[in-house]
Amino acid sequence: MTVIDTRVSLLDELMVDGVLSAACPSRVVLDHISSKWGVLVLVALAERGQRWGELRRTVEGISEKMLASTLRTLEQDGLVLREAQPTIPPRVDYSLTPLGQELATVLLPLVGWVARNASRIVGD
Amino acid sequence: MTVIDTRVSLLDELMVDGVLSAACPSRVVLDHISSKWGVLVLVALAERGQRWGELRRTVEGISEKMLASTLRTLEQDGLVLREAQPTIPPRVDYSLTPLGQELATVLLPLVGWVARNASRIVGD
DNA sequence: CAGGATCCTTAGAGATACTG
DNA sequence: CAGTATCTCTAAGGATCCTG
Repeated sequence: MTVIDTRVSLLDELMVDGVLSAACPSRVVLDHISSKWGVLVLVALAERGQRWGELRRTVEGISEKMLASTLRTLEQDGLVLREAQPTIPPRVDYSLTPLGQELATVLLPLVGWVARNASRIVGD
Repeated sequence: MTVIDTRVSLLDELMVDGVLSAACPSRVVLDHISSKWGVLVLVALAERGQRWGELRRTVEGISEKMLASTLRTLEQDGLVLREAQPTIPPRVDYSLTPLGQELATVLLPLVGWVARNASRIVGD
């Protein structure tokens, strides 16, 4: 049985160190995901694809403006798929792209941990 | 062989859905972690405990003010441990608490994924 | 060395009203 | 229904100087 240093190997294997350099492009993406609403929208869509109005209700407290801009940047990042039906009234469905689902795989454990430990942290 | 819906079960098991309600305390923690510098400081400390000056250099681009306030909120959240030696000149060491290391366990995979896919996303 | 205290600037974010 | 267009404003963030 081989025991290795968990912390160091994690960083090495995950090649995380580059993030700390100012030029790393991941900083941009990190900002998008953590733009206050980014995580929540991704989590909502990870549960199931939804229409605009549904999302607005699912992600409590988000304004129309923020939902719009959040969805736009996530779509540009290739994480969210936007499908508009040219009907009247219009119907637009949002869902995660394969890339977005990949992200959800590592994002959900984080959000889950936070949700479970939030009360402990914030000390209600 | 039993096949289950990965997405739904993930959400259920992780009890992530509560995050979407406006009153959920996890939103506060989520904000702290994703406060532009929060993730980076946590990643830096996940690699190894560091002194103030080291952190300042490790997390490229962070200002003194932001490093100070980020460390303060993370300390209040119980994620970061601050150890000050009463020497002259002063020496202060920062490291992750057990809780912070737990968080790192789920945070590093996310950051790692983003780092590896950032160029694909941002489309350099 | 490790911060506090200040001042200043913007982008993020809210509210409201309007439209194809 | 699914947004866009404005307007406004706070608070995150940056730069600089100061100190035990």
